[in-house]
Amino acid sequence: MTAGPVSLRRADTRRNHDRILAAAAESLTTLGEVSHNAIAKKAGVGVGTVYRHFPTPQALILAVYEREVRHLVEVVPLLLETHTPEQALRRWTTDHLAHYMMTKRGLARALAAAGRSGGDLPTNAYQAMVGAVDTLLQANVDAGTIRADLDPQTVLRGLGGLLYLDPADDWQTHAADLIDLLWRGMCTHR
Amino acid sequence: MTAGPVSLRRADTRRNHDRILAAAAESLTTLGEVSHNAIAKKAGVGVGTVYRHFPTPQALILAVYEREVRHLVEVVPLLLETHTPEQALRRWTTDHLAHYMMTKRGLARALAAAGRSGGDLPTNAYQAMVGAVDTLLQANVDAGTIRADLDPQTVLRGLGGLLYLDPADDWQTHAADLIDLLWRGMCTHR
Amino acid sequence: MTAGPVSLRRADTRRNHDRILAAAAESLTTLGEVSHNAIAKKAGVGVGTVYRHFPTPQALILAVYEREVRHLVEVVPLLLETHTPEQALRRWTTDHLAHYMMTKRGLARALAAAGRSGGDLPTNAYQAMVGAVDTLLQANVDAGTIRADLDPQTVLRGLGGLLYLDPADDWQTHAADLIDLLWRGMCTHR
Amino acid sequence: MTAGPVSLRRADTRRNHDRILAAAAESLTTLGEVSHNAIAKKAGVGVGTVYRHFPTPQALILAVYEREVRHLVEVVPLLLETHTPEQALRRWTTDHLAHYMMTKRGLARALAAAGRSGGDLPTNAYQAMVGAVDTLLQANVDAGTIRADLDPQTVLRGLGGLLYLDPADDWQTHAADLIDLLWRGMCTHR
DNA sequence: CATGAATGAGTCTTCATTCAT
DNA sequence: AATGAATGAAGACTCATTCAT
Repeated sequence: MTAGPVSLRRADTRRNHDRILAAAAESLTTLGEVSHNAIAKKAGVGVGTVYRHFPTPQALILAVYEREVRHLVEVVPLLLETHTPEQALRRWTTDHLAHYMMTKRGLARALAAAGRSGGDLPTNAYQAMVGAVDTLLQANVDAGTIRADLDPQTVLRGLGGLLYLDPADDWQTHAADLIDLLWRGMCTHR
Repeated sequence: MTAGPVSLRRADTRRNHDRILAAAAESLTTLGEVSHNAIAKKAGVGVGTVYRHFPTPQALILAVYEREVRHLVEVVPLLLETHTPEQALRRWTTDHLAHYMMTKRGLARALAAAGRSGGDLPTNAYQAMVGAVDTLLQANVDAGTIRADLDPQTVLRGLGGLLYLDPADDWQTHAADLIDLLWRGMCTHR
Repeated sequence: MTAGPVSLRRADTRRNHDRILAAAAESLTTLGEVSHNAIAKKAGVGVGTVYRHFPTPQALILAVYEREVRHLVEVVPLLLETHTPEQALRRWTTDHLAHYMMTKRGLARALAAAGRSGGDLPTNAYQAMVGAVDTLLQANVDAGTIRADLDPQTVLRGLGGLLYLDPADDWQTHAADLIDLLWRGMCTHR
Repeated sequence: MTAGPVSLRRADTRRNHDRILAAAAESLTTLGEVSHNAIAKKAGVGVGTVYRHFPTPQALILAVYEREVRHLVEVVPLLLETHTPEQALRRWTTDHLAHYMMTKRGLARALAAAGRSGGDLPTNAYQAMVGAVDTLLQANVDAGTIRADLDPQTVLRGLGGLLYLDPADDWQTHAADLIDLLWRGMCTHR
């Protein structure tokens, strides 16, 4: 009833929320699926708690994706501040897209359904991704490095190949090779 | 001990095999998963029969993929006979790859794991795909339409984006756009 | 995080455990086999609950046997306090061994494999039985009623015949007859 | 239609019968259970053939047991011709009963139910066993080696302990010890 | 708010039996 | 008489969800 205990409770609750989210993210990355039970065990909380925070599997998945996507979107301005437009685009794809999504089958599947009505990646998250790519493309267009008639969605689809990288392999090279192929395709010089 | 006119039986059995395979293919395409029970119902045979023909989910999946992949590989020579190398490559991707794989999440997931040791698309099936792409690339290299230093695996990864097309959308255009982007990247002219 | 009054839950859980055990014991006695499904129904709990408490058939069987064996072992001292050594041995076999094991095919089978490495009656349970017999024999040796060179395992094997009694028959007599035959064999007088 | 082929057919059929029986015997010995399917594979014939020869599991089990029991009964006169009554009894139990039944859980279970109405060892087979024991006992009574008031059923039950021997162990000694204990119990001298 | 035991519908898998050839 | 593929009911097991504490 007093303020103290309540805020502590709040803090506790918040901490649970984060722990669950972290566990879910890992689960989605590793197994490509989320089970309230599994998440609960991994996060060290009761199943009921997971249900309270995220009533449905959907809610769990979305929360994870939103976090991932937010990161990808937020990093764009930083990259553009500290790199040339071309480098910004390359690093975003190799360091962030590839790094965060590579093994994430779960996200892959969600991305696959993106834009679709019943898609499980919410439209706005997908739009956010498209927006991020658009920003990077625009910067390059302004710098004259690539042509101006590129659709960010098309580019994003091309980057989808990153999801097929094998984490066991030396994916760094493979990612770079793929980006390179796409970059050449985007180059303005005829 | 008596052999009896087994050939008729054989024919029946064979027909069952095919029906099951067809059902499994559709199931894999639609739902991205195979359940012996569901397949049995769809194929109009008993569960036991499905288990007899394909003891494990793996066996079922592999059988389906091999069929799909075989088609993709076999069509390449035909395309090269009747089209220019460039058209052959474009049509192969838009008409066959996109058409057969687009909505096939199951294959997508398998392709994702390809090349990996524990991947569920058998290495030789993956190799067959790479081989098909290689043949198409080679024909183009010989025709002088694209660079000679392209790794078919990289190109195949780039085509992976086809799997993100939305069947509800006008994917034809989207596919063509993606191929176009890649084609520009492959073009020999610097 | 809050612990809450868990003790009540515990009591409930404990009760379930016991109910399941009882049902399993009866099932093992009656049918000589345990099915999680059948046990669940008999115990009035969900299947999942049975699986939670005893993940495997093995676990179920062992739990039952341990209970039975414990009883047989614990009753020995009581019998020796209130009866002559000879009567104690006779009653143990007729009243307890015969009564508890007679129809228990499951235990019979387990006993058959006893001492064997892969036996399903755990070695220590078997040892406990041997120990019980040994105690009874020792008391009689001390009383001079039987010879001193008897191996309790041999005697236990002889008592194995109790398992062949037919509950429908007047097994009381048959049991007594068998014990009598064995007792004569154990008697010290030449 | 001609005599020749028919007799060949007959011979074939007979051979199948024997093969199935042999397979069933081994299966019963090893696993303690008979499955028409398993027997068919082991015997190298079709399932249908096994069903033709032995329509029910019962029929299969009985056929096996009858063979085993017949052997045990038939060997008695031979033993009595070539050994003293005491030796005949000892050898019958150690060499034949123990040897043929020891590991045979299937038979053990059947024997356990013997005499009972629903027992799976047919009454006459059980009676045959009792008869065999009776013959051996009678010979010994006549020779004055054992008491005259022994019930062969009681003795047979005592021998049931043979079924608990561990084939991995040195059961020879254990069997001899058990027989010895029983023999002492049967001895006439008080 | 948190807990985690309980639930039982749903799914997977086996295997005894049939029957067309 | 022999064959063995087909069948599908029966049984084993999982796991998403609830709810009493």
